[in-house]
Amino acid sequence: MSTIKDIARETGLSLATISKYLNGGHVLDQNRERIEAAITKLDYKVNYFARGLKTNRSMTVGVLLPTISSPFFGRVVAAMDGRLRQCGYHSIVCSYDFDPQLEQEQLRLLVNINVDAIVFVPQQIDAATLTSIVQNVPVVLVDRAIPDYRCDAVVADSLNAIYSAMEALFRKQHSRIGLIVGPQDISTARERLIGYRRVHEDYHIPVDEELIQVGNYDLESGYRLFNALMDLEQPPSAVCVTNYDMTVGAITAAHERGIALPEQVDFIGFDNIDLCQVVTPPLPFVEQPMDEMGREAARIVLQRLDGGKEPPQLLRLKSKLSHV
Amino acid sequence: MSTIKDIARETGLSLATISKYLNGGHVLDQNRERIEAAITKLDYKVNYFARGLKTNRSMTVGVLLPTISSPFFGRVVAAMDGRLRQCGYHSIVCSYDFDPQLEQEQLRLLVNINVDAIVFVPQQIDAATLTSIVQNVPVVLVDRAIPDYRCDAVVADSLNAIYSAMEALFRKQHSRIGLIVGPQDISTARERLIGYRRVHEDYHIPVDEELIQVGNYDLESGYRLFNALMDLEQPPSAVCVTNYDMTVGAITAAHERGIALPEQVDFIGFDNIDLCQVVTPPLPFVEQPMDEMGREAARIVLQRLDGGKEPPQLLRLKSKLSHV
DNA sequence: TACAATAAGCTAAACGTTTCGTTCTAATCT
DNA sequence: AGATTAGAACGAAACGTTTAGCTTATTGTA
Repeated sequence: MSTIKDIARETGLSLATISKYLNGGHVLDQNRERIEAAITKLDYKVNYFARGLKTNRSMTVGVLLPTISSPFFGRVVAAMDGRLRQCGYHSIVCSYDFDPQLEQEQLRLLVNINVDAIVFVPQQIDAATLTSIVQNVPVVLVDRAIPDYRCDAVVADSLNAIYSAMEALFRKQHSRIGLIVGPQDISTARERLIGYRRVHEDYHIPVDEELIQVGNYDLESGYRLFNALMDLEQPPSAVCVTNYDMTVGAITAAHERGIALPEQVDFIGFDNIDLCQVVTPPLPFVEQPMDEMGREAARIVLQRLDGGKEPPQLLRLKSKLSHV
Repeated sequence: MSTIKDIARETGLSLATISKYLNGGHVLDQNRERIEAAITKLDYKVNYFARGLKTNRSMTVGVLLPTISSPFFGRVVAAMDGRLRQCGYHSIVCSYDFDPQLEQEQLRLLVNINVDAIVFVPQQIDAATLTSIVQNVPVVLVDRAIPDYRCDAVVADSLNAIYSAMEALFRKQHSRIGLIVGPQDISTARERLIGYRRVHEDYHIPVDEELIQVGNYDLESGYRLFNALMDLEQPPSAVCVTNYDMTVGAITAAHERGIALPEQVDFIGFDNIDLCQVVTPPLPFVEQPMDEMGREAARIVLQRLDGGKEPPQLLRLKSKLSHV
């Protein structure tokens, strides 16, 4: 591997000049050409470690997800990465596969490899542990908040999303609406349930607790809980499902029982654009603003990396209901 | 941030001794205690850049995927990461979102940040470009090979997987079997089609080209192509789908048409364990050895990182048919 | 013409580790 | 007791950059 010294020798210039060139500084045209020639000739690449050692920057943003196999997070990360890339940053992703132990370990890893900032979808970690691990690395939470932890966060407004979805169903004269919701230790899943209760209150419609089914956000629970709803003595006339995988499970269950969606049982899915659009007729679904979440996360990261000292902001982005 | 020098000062020992301790060397018990005390007191962390600069190692393996939202790759990566972690390595993931431009860029990124090895699921890149980018960083291909590129690779034996699946259907007296296969620029998708043709040859059953439907590996194409098959003048009596998302699409399409799987149309899915197991009755599916692929990829990576100079190995792992 | 201001390049120190070769200490052997 | 040796710690150089401070050359201005 050739170094900056080799380039200096080859061109007859000093280290400082080469370095200046590499970092976008101005050098004489004639020297610039010589440097560029030498770089290609010697196949020079700047040494990431040496540069990082001097500058204390890696130009890298670490992303930590509960799982790497989620279309939802995948889309958010893609949007974020695109934006960061424009500004010379790169993102690298880790996941903890829903393991609370690994959640902390991976966070430590990211800090250890000196990412300049962390974008994090938390699950179990508490405020104190997180603080002690990340020290002064900027953290932006995505999709979920952590109780009692003040920091930048970009989430979708789950409460209002469910609220509007339910309103749409109320307007169609449904009053028994099943809800398949996520684990209640996840902030946004809690909010979705709150939205469900609140809209009932506001419309003076009593909540039947049987209609609230709490799942694990996976396909199987969507399937199982849809069936559970239909097996009630008084099944709901409409069902609302609150994430991607559970939507697949619920639709499958409905199909299998020969229930026509939305004619026989009205239906609102979540996030699963592909499936909801592909079925006939297309089903309405709540679409969280994945791209916007990614872009906003990137914006906040860049702002922090730029030394921004504003107080932490909690960004609550609007979801939209595809159609009704 | 405190450095090794601060620890030296605090303990009265030399830099060399602290470094020795940090790297697992033997120091007097009494000194060990002093060092450990100082480390916690000063909250010392070794500087990743400085260490990397000296050692030329990052203890990090880069993973590059076509997309970050795939349950299949997610599982492979999880298995791999687990194994690498045991040996002190960590994996970081990037994706190129099916963009050939980004595929190269991300590869360069991984090389630039000095990952010790790269695990790569390629799509468009050609042998020459890849070689020129990765130089002497060990590369292990996963799930797919690259034409004319000799290097370590771990793939599932797609040809035989389809072969056995088809055999099972032949044995049940099906002779018109629809195939929904992936893009033919992906090596393993090609192999799946070859397997389909070969088993027909071997069983002396003519191939009706209409029954071969080429999709994009996404949900929509599974849905659309299943419908296309059913809309044929002579629809197949069985259908075989060859990846996760297309399996969802195909099952949905069948359900919608009121086709009972597998009674009315026999069916074999692919990879989608969740969905195929959840439907009633459970559907057979080809299960690629995701965990094994991950573990084997890790094993080869570790072997290379250990200086192994064996010729490149192409590992072809057996898939299994869940049941028939 | 003299002098300030600007531009370009240079020298050298620093970033925080690891490691080679050496010295010191104490234990073991004859 | 003296020679040998192993173990532990040490000193100093090196890894490949960036950058502050300085020198020199060039341009513009009074």
